[in-house]
Amino acid sequence: MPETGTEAGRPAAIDKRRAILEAAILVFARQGYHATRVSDIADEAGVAYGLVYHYFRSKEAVMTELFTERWSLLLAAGEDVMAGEESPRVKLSAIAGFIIDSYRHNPELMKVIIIEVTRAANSFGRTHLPQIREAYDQVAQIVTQGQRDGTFRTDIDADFVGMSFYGAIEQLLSGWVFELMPATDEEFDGAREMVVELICGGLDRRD
Amino acid sequence: MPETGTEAGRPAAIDKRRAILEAAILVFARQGYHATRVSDIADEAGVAYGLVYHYFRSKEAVMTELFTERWSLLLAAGEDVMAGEESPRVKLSAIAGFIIDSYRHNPELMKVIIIEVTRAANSFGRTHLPQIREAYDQVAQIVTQGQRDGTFRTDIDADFVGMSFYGAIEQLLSGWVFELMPATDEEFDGAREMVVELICGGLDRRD
Amino acid sequence: MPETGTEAGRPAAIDKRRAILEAAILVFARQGYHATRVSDIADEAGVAYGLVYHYFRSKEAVMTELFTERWSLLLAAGEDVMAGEESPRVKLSAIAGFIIDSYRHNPELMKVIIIEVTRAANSFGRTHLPQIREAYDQVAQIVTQGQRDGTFRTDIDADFVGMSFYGAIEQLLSGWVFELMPATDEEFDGAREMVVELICGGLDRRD
Amino acid sequence: MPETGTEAGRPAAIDKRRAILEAAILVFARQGYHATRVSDIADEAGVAYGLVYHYFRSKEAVMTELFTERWSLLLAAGEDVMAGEESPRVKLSAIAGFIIDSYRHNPELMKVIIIEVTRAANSFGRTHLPQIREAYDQVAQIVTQGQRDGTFRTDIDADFVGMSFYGAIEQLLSGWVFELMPATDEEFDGAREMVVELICGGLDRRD
DNA sequence: CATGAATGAGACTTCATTCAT
DNA sequence: TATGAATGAAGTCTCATTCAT
Repeated sequence: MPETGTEAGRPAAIDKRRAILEAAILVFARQGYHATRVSDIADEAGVAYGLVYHYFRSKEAVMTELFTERWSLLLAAGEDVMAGEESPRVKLSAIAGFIIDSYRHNPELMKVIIIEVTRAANSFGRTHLPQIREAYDQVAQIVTQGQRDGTFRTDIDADFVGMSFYGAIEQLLSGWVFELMPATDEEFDGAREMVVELICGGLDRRD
Repeated sequence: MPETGTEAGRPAAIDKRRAILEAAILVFARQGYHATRVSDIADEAGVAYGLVYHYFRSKEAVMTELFTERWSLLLAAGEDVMAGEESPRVKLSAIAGFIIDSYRHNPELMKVIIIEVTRAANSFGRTHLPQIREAYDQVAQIVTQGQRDGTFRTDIDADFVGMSFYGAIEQLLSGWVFELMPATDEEFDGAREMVVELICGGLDRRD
Repeated sequence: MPETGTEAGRPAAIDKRRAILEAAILVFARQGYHATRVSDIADEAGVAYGLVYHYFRSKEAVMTELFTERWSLLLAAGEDVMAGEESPRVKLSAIAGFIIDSYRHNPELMKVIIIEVTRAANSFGRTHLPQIREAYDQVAQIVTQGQRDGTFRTDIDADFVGMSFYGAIEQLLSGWVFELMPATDEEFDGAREMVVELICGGLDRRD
Repeated sequence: MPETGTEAGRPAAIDKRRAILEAAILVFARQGYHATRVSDIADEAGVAYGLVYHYFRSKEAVMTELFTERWSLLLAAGEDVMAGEESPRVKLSAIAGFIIDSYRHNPELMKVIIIEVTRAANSFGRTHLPQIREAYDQVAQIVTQGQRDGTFRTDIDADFVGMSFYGAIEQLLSGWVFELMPATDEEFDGAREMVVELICGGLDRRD
């Protein structure tokens, strides 16, 4: 996966930068941001200490890069979903699915993003609040659309739903991360269903 | 030299200990746990540096005390609710109400507990996970009860609902804390309604 | 000399602070400011590393304290001289004498002040320029006075003389410091004479 | 890719080396030696980082080159002056004039030499002390000559005059550098006069 | 109980220098 | 000659905790 970068003239330098980012994912996921020293990242990446600072202004910049890179994918996916023709419920399902798939494919990275950024409201969460809110807003807009076309009830605030939707999903990922819940493929699929079913259908039985 | 505080039999010592805890709430809320130094707490409390260590083993112990004290109230309230005869929906509403009221009455303390403990899954959240889960479980049990008595649908996992319920509420408090949403009395009341309405009723329109 | 500070209730703390300053004089004089590490100061003072930061904000603050403490004495002495009734020449002699005596009594400290501050125009010299100029101005004022009362010629700028006067003396101290010239008692006395004789009398022979 | 600079037989290499030196003058003058990084020099010169090390052993070597190049001119000029037939006073005036003209024509370079070398007695000043003293000695020798031929009084040490002479001039340049005094053409000319007038004529009025 | 001086490990960041290409 | 990625030693400052009084 990490391209060696020697064929086609891609300089090795790119690889080292990438290696540092990949290493950072692992150690941040393992120890948490605060508990990881820059030397841990360098060691994990197999590069010299100073090289981290050659590519990144600071330890925080490494984290920011990790978050921004991934979060922009998530926002882009959200944009795609919003632009589609599906029903609001399917759209919400797609968004939940994208996040869950992100976790499925790179659990360490998503762990870092959720635990160290999204839910760390006093450190990175504060810094990246605008980007984070953007994701909530996408959900809120989908809800608003559903309210307009008569699919959804209008007595529940769309912004509130956006936050709750993400609150539920973050909690879900946290559960997997800390092994409160099994993280199997069936679980992943079932979880997406349940998120949407709960938010849209509600708990109340309908007969 | 300082006020002896001995009337009514409450020795000054107790007051100092309490003063330290109250001060800790303020500075933790203001700066976050990591960014507050022990001296900040002492300064805020108006006591000598070393006195913090007279009453508490460590900075972490101060936080733990704060969390445990409050969280046990919350769990106790949950127990009371569970033991009652009301419908599951009313029970959920009571729990949401208790948390929101806690925030209303002492927003700094709740900020600390939610932001620095409950959602800080890599530090205090990890340490206090069992207690935190207990709260989720209370909700899950109420849901299970509702499923048994036919009020709630059975195709949504009760544990999942417990987590989502708290995920939504934590998100709500975060919104107030970071002023993404207004924190007025009407807002507080409306919020409790909405949490329950969303979780129980769901978004889908029913005609 | 360093009072033990146990009798008469002087707290030991003062001693430690003083010990750090005295140690700083020695190591700054020995190695120069840039080459001394904070740990060198602590070691020389026989105190723990962190204590330096307990009493001083930074390494720079230690130097600033050293300079300010001494320089204010020098300025005060200058004020005294200026307020006197002696002839301008005697006043200049008194100022030169005070500086030279300062060196005689504490050569390390004066070395630090002259070499690391006064002549380090790009670092401390810049920071303390106002105070340094104040000393130049005292000389200039004495010269101005001499010009007014007819003792001194008026075609040489008084400010220029102030700078040159200090330029000569700094050079003198540098010579002693770096052992370009012997630093004996006779030398000290002779030097004061010569500074004044050169500045006032000039090189030209008068018959 | 960059200009090859080969017309007139001057290879590009020489130009790059020169460019580095010129760039070093600018950044040393701007930031001071300690505060300039090698990369600053390379950036200012528009060359690659490593090229500095291709031409110079170290950052210090760049400074040394700058100093030596210029100082040897100054010493050579001094030799010329000493070999002449003019009166000692005219000779001193010529030396002062040469230094002041050096500043007039390349203030940045002279700033670096005076501030970072000549007056930096603990770093470069120490290293280049022999060369610096040579300049002092030239003045001392002129004074000695004047004492022998009866022009100058003999009760003032010639070495002392050499140091004072340079002390005054360095102070003068520092004043211009740090804008304590105006640096205009009239000022430059007047300054030369005053230096000589003060050193030779002295302050005392002669009627 | 109360004070605050004293300790020292720890981590980030800088940057001169080297080296492979 | 030219490039800039790579190296790693070094040093400042922070701050939780201890301790003597």
